Amino acid sequence: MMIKPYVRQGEGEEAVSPLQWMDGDMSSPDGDASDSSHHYRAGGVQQDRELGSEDAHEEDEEDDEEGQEDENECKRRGPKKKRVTKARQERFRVRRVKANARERSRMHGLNDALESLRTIMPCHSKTQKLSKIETLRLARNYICALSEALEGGLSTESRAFMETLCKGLSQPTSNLVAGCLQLGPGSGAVMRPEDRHRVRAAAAPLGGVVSYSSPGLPSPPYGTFDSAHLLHLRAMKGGVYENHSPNEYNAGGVGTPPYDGPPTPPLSISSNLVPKQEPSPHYPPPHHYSPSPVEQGLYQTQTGYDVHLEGPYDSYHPQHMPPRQITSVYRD
DNA sequence: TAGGCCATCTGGTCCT
DNA sequence: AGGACCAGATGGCCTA
Repeated sequence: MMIKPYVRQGEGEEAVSPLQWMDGDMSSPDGDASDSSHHYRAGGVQQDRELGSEDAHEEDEEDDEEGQEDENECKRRGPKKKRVTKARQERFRVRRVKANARERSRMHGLNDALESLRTIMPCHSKTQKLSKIETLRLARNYICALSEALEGGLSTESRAFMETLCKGLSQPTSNLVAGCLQLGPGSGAVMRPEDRHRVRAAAAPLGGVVSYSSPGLPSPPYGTFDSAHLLHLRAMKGGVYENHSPNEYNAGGVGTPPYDGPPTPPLSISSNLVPKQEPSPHYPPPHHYSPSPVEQGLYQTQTGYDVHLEGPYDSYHPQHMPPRQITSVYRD
């Protein structure tokens, strides 16, 4: 079964309401409409429920009795049930179809807005699309991190900046962020240039101190980096959480965030790295001998970032080798 | 194969 | 009455 392609409203096929199926011979729609037959099934169940109270009950008697009074019904107590005429059923069907189209359009608009949000994320990637929830979380973290950069002089190249960005994110997303920000001094791919410009411009009139020449990140223990743990320590010491509103983190006097998402697992830089098959333009292959990309320490993240790792590598026994350290990150 | 993510349909509620 | 918004339900796709 093929899933119905993402069809914009007005771009193609007309949505078919479950009612159209129900109105028919109860056979699932064929042709294009069968692509989402599960929806008809799902809708059909709900449609039974919907019509069950009055419409479906009276469906049998509606046609010939339209306009006539049922004596038995007159004697019934309670509000008089509306008769289900074909016209009424048709009105309902049309209303439902229109409502479905509106809802689709609304969700498409929501998705468009989400997509535009994705594009301004600090680690926007064409190859690894952030999920909706991760996009929202990262956006929230990004705003917090930039606010801290403006207010407190937090370096955008500092570990704290990355910790703030990674707060509450899933491991793949944390790896994505790490792949973009995991740099030492002089690496040059920490922050999007336009964002640097924005921060600088915003900080200038405020007298904000925005440092881009921080000592840089200490070489992380390659493979594991428990940002959640560090964040927690910072919070206990009055770290990054101080900038947040009291009711956000201190509700109930606990001092811990009400929701940090799932516990951030240890950040594994390596888990998101795959051997880079093609030589990076930044690393033209030597003419004589060309060691494998892995041997060269070249990896490509799923986000399109090229990572260079420093240290020896034994392709036959990689598990016995000491962890190599990320020395530079390039973007394709 | 389980779980995450997603698109879609649907009925309820609120508002104009 | 009709539209916007929301949450629940459902099933397909993808990946670890």
